[in-house]
Amino acid sequence: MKHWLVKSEPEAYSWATFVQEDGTAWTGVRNYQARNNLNLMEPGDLVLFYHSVSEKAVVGIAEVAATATPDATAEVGSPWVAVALRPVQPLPQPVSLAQLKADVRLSELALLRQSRLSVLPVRPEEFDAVLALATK
DNA sequence: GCCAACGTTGGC
DNA sequence: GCCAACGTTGGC
Repeated sequence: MKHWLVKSEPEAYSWATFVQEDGTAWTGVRNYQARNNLNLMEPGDLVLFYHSVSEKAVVGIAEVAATATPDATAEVGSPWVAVALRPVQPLPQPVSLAQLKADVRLSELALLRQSRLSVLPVRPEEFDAVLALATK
């Protein structure tokens, strides 16, 4: 099983909406590196849900419900894909960007190294470290 | 509001 | 193929 992190501006699509809808197709990704990551996702992979811009915190855990399929919001024949995500559980406490940056276990976190990428891989030990911060 | 990082576009 | 111009993202 692999681990990932996806970003969303809460004003555009929030964790609360995601839970309310009991999951969604993760559409709208228009970056090749992010798309490549989407293509690597498999059902059961766990995904950290990060609120960018206004909140800057990991707020929940999602899981991949279905592998990548053509993004219905993109032109037919385009290279863009979407995966189905569904909520697993909110974090007991959000983990802020500042907390992530302050933790030595997360010094290699892709989110911190490539802040603009919206779909990022997370190492298992990094995933665990984030969960530990969420329950501290 | 500003700016750094970075991707894309288009002229040459 | 290079690079300047430009647009977008996201942190501060």
